[in-house]
Amino acid sequence: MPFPQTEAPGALQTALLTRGIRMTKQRRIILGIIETASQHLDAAQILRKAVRIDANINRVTVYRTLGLLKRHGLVDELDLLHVKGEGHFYERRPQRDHMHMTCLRCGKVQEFESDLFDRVKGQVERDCHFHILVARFEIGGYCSGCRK
Amino acid sequence: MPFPQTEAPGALQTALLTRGIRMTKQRRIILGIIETASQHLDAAQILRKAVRIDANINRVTVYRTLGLLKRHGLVDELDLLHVKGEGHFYERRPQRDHMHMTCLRCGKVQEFESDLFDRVKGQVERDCHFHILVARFEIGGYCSGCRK
DNA sequence: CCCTAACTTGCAACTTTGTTGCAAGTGCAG
DNA sequence: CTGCACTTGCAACAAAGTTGCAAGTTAGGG
Repeated sequence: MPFPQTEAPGALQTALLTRGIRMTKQRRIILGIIETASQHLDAAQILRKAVRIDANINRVTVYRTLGLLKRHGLVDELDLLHVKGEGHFYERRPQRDHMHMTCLRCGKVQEFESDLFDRVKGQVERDCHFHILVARFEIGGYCSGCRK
Repeated sequence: MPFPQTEAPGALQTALLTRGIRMTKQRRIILGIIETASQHLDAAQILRKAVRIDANINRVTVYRTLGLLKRHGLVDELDLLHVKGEGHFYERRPQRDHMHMTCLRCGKVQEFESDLFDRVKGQVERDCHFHILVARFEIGGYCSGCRK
């Protein structure tokens, strides 16, 4: 489950408006769904939730809005090691990067922040002269419940 | 580019035979391509190379062989942050995990091993009681050449 | 408050990537 | 050499995402 977001609700909407991007009924609905999600959603799940709010929202609009958010660095795209299929999952870009651990048996996704993780990124920037814009650390294995 | 493999050529084939898996002409060709690749290949690239060796090799066989190798933990599947499209890239599972840094401008992929990376995994295993089977660390940004 | 240009949407058709059922072919243990 | 389980190729399918275009909507300037 994503970490609780500390910013005010509507932060994604605000971020887009600040960038001079036009706000529409459809976008407001999709942004709201992403902001209030209690778990990582894929495009199909976002569409299903959106349709319950406004039956006319189209699949294409969901993809286009996700593309917009990605281009602006406002969401991260995960694949969670394809444990649940070929699609992608989305989460608001967090203040601080974290890892995702997906259980290969039960499918549960845990998140984990770590200073060591931040330090690896620092090392890559320094030692490889690489300017990091996105860092995705995805782990698969057995969670504490399934491991026994 | 993948790290040079220190094992003898044919190691993938040997690994499958040891597991009692039947060897076919098609599998030998596909394994050879993966073993001698100088960069990460996706399914379509593997198929193209395979067809040059034996014109009858089928797309489906490539996917099934990749699935077999994945199930046996002999290759890792990467998406390199989808900088080059929606597909997946494959590499022989290395002795030691490494990160992949994909340049968002020129598309070049660098690899990097790090003690800190190994230590993060140790931390996850201990602190989260999570038994790691796969760890994928993918970074996107600008490489030293494109950064200036 | 209204006009208008620029942007956004929905639709349908399409592309790409990967999967499946099945008949025919093949590897390999005995 | 033989048999049978395993593998292949084919064709059809499925899932995920993209594109062109006509119609609809947003928001800034007058």
